[in-house]
This record gives sequence, C-alpha cells and structure tokens, in this order.
Amino acid sequence: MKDIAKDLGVSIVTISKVLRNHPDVGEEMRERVLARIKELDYRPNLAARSLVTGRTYLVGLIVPSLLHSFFAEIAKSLSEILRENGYYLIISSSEEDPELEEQEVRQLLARRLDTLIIASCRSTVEVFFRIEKHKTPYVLIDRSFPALAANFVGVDDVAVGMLATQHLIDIGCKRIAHIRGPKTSPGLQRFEGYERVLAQNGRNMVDEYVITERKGDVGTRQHGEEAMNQLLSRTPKPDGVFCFNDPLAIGAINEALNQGLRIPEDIAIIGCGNLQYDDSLRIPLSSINQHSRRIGEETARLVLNILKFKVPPKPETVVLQPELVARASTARRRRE
Amino acid sequence: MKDIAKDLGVSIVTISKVLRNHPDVGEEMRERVLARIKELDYRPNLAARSLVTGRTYLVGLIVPSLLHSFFAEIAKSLSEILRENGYYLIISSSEEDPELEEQEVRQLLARRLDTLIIASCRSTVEVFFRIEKHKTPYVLIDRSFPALAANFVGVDDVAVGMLATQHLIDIGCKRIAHIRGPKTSPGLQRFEGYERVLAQNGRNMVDEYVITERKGDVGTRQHGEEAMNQLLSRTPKPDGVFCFNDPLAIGAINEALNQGLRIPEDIAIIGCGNLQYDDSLRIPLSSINQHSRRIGEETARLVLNILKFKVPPKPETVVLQPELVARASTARRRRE
DNA sequence: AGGCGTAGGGTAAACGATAAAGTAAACGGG
DNA sequence: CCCGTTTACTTTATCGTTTACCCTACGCCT
Repeated sequence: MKDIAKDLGVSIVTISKVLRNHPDVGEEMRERVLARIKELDYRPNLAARSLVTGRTYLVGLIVPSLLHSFFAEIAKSLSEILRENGYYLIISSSEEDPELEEQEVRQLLARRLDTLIIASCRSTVEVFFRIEKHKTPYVLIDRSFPALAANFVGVDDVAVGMLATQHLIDIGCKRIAHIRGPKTSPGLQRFEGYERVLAQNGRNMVDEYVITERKGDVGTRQHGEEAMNQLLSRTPKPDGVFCFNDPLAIGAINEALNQGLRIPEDIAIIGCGNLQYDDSLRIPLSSINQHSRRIGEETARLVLNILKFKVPPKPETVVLQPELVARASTARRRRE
Repeated sequence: MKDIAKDLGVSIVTISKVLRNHPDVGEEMRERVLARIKELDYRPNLAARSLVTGRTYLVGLIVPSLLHSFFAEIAKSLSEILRENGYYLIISSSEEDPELEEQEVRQLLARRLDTLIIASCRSTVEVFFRIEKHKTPYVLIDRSFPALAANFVGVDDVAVGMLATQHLIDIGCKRIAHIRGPKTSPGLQRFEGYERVLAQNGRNMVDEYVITERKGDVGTRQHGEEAMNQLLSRTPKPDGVFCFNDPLAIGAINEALNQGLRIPEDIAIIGCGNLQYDDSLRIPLSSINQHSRRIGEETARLVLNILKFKVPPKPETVVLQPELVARASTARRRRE
C-alpha cells in the first residue's frame, strides 16, 4: 500500500511519519501525503504496526455472560471511554465455565492485548499467574481474589449483603432466607453480609433458609423458581428473601405468586443488580444498585493509567459502595 | 520466542511446521517440540502470523446497542459458533449513531478483519462501498438495504407488522395505533405490514394514531411513555397499540397504567422482540419472536461459508419468519 | 550400481510497518 | 567563510511468522 503512496516520490518512512504526526516532515509534504491518503482511503495495517511497536491498542474483556445486563452495561461504558482514547475493546464470554474462560485467556494472550479485564468464574488463581508470566497487565472486575495483589474494581459485596438483609429486617421480616449465588467472591461476601446482619440483630442463621446454588445452572430465573419452591416447603415459611441477583429474584417472585402468595405482604423479596426492567416487573423489584456504569468507568480509568506508563503502576483497588433501591417487592409497613 | 525453541537445535521453520501440523516433520521431532512449547507455555504471535497470511481469524460485529438484549443474544450465539471454528468475535457498538458507526467500520477495516457483520443504523449505502473496496466480506443483519446485493440475515419485518396488527384485530381492537421505530428497514417494513393489514381489513390508517420516532431518542422506554401519552390525548383513544419493539411497549404500558387505564381491557399492547423478561412484567407483554438465536446461528453459518472459500460465494439472503407470542397484554375475548 | 522418489528438514525472502541512525541542504552567527 | 544546527528526508535493520524452494539422506526398483 505504501508503495502506492510512493508515487509521490518519497520514501515510505515519510508516509509513516505523517501518519503518526511525527514533527520530522515538512508542511507541504505532509499535506500532499494526507491528500493522497484520503484519496486512496488508505489505512495502515494495524497488525504490522503492532508487530513492531508491541502494542495492539486492544483491550480484552472476559465476562461470564453477555446477556446479564450488569456486564453488558459495564462493557458499554468501558468500551465508550476506551474508544475515546484510541483503544478498542474485544469482548468475550466465558459462559460461567472455568475451562472456557481459560481457553479464552490463552487466545487473548496470544493476540498480545495491551490489557486484559476479567470477571473471573475461576476459584483458583493459577490462570492469573499465567497472565503475569506473559507480562500482560490485567484488571479484575466484580469478582476479587483476596490472595492476589491485582488491580480490582468492584462493589463492596459484604455491604450488599448487609444492606439487603438489614432492609428486610427494617420492614419487619422475621424469617429471612437467602438464595445464594456461585462460590465466587460476590456470592461468598454477600452471604457473609447476610450472616453478619443476622448476628448483629441477635438472630441466628437457619440453614434451612439458605439455598445453595445448583451446579451448572447459575443465576437464572429457573433456578430462582426452584429455590423458592424449596423455601416455601419449609415450616414456617420465610417471610423475606434476599436473592443473590435480580434474575434469581424474578424467578423467585414468579414461583411465590404461582403458589398464591402475596408479595410483599406474605413474603418480601429483594435482589441485587438493579437491572433495567426491575421497575416494570409484575412486582417492581427492590434491589441493590451495583453501579455498573461506574465500574466500567473506573476500570477504564485504571486501564488507561496502566497503559500510560511503560512500567505498570502499583495494583489499585477500587471498591464502590452499593445503594439500596426499595420498590414494591419490599414495600411493607414497619412492624406490620 | 522461537530462538528459545531453537535450543532444540532445529530451525524455526520446523517449529512453525509443528504448530500448523504440517506433515513435513518427523514424529520424534514433533513431540520434542510440542513438549518444549508446553514447557514454555509458548503461543505464536497472531499479529505476525496474520501479517503474512493475510487472515486474522477475527470477525467484527457492529450493533446499535449492546444493552438491547436482542443484539446481545445474537452476539452470544454468533460468538459461540465462531469460536468453535477458530474465529474470534470483536464486538463494537455504534450507539445508534451513524457517524460513530462509520468510525467503527474504519477502525475494524484497518484491523483487517476476515469478515464484518453489521446491523447498520445508516440510511445510505456509501459505507458499504467503502467496505467492498477493501475487499472485506460483510454480512448485514437485522437491517437490510434492498439496493445492496449483500449477504443478509434477518426476520421478515413486513410479516412482523402484519402478525402484530392482525392479532390486535383478531382480539377485537377497533382503533389500532402504532409507535414507529427508526427509519431503517425494520421500522419501515413493520410499518408497512401494519398499513397492509389495516387495508386488508377495510380500515384506513389514521395519521393521529401513528407516532413517529423522535430524533436521537431511539426505542427507549422513555420514548414509549411519551408516545403513549400522545396517543391517549387523541379522541377517541386507540384501543390497541403495536409498538416497534419491547422497550417501547414497556414504556407505553407504564404510561397507560399511570393514567389509570386497564390493560388489556381498555387498551391492548403488543411489542416485538420477545425479550427475556417479557413474561415477568407487570403486564406480561405480548410480542413477536424475532428468533435472535437463530439469526446468530444463520449468520455464523454464512460467515463460515464465506471464509471457507478464497473467492466469496454469491450473496445470500436468509429471511426468518416471525412468530406471535400472545400474553396478558393482549389477552382479551374476541368480539368483546 | 545408478537413478529416483520421498521423508525430514533447512534457507531466504516477504508481509507492512516502525525505530534508529545517517545524510543533504539551508541557515545563521561569529 | 567556516562550522555547528536545524529541517526534511532516506537508509537500514527489525518485529515474528509463513511460504516457496532447496538440500540431504535413505531406501527401493531395475
């Protein structure tokens, strides 16, 4: 392509310099080159460029699911900011499958991305050692690994659990159940928050009111229905349920309604995620706002900061505070 | 990296051959090489490879919005199938902004993707000429350009409009309104289907019952609310509304409920998209299934077919038939 | 024994760009 | 008028792979 540009009688290096607005080129020449570039609608081959510079201007994002709008929102805000700064986001989904995730990581590493952003569904840290060996900087989002001194952006999940559980107590629930999420940090920490608030209020946790995630069926509405079905078979029935996330909560609501219960009168339900449609649901769903947009923004900031310096700066941890969003599904009078 | 692999005392070409399972290498040698590769956790530099082969094993996808689960589902199924065949999907969002879309196209072209998949928000075809000039194969999805002899995968949008409108007539609606979508093919064709069915049933279209999309605020719930507000100011009020898509319909429902109307008794509403949560909404929403999964699958099939041959095969057009999914928002007795 | 096909491997050029170092002309100051 | 600086380019090397072609044994056929 550049030979074609050489019909201006200059060397390809000059063209290259124009493309990078290197100062080393005359005004007149620059304009002639630019004109010709526009004429041919020429664009440099990024593969060749990255081969020599070592930078791809590509940032990878691995999420457990694209359909979950929490991650979709992160992807959106992230992609927006990175793009403004000349970086491109390449998104891939691990479908909540650790093995697929590892495969994805390998693929992305082979492409020599400038940074990797991962919401990992792994429970071990070995994958990250591999990444570190490749000297590719990476940022963890949503799911943290305390053992790892890595960049992390996410929400305070213990606070999430506490906020939700305290809210159920505040509206007068006596028997509070919890539908757990996967055994990654958010699931564990939200559970911890749940336990802690119960303890603070002098109640002890009842094992029967805690439903553990079934393997291989993660955070879907269907699982929410099944979990609620189990909960409703307990005696006495719980009168408040904190669900790990909103899809679970929606499933739970559906099942409760199907069994003829009233929400929130008979049983109050709160989820987490504050998804797009929460307020238009059959029973508008109380939820905990995880600030997905801000997670995306903070991650972008962090990534750009890493990329600015040759030597990656010290790992940074950004923890956002969650926020309660109360709606009809917990709209009960205090001390009813 | 390969110099390191050359501590086996062989040339880099041999390594390269092993990596591509070229037959030209002995069993013993192959194994020694593979062992060393595993040992070093070595992965070839894809940038260098694609520089010489001209193939990147990268497929680009440009959608108007990642948050819209219709596109998210397409992305998911597409990505899954492509990955199985060794291709990678790089997703980018145009945010329904034609200019941003063009910029994205330029970016992706510069990266020499093997194929481009676009749900375009453009109304002109010039962008595609640019793509053709670059000799990058491309596939249009969801939004077609009749003037263009290009690959296309999507749903029969005239049928969508007809199905929805006919359904409203079937349940006894007399005054059927339409909240239009953007002026791209789905918007235009669904409107055409709406008109056609009205005509077939001997009714004429009433301009007052057709709300046109506001610029810059596309297909959001908020726009649905405003549109419904306008519709309810007409006299007589419409008793059935066909909304371009489900987010609009959800907005419309919210507004109607706010104004004290009953759905579907006073006004029936149908959308399009059959989104994830349609059945858990305050009023479960009747919708038209666009088969987003199958769109993704068909697109993947088409792309793989294009990639299989050096010379791209003839453009292919895949048109799926939509399906009515009736729920509570149109659950009225016939001839009420 | 000579020729020949083939298995297994090596050499060199090329892909499209950038980086570093070199060069020719113009300029300016003492 | 000479020499050091700039300015504006050009030359050369290099990034990590693949590709096309060359080479050397070895075995086998006649």
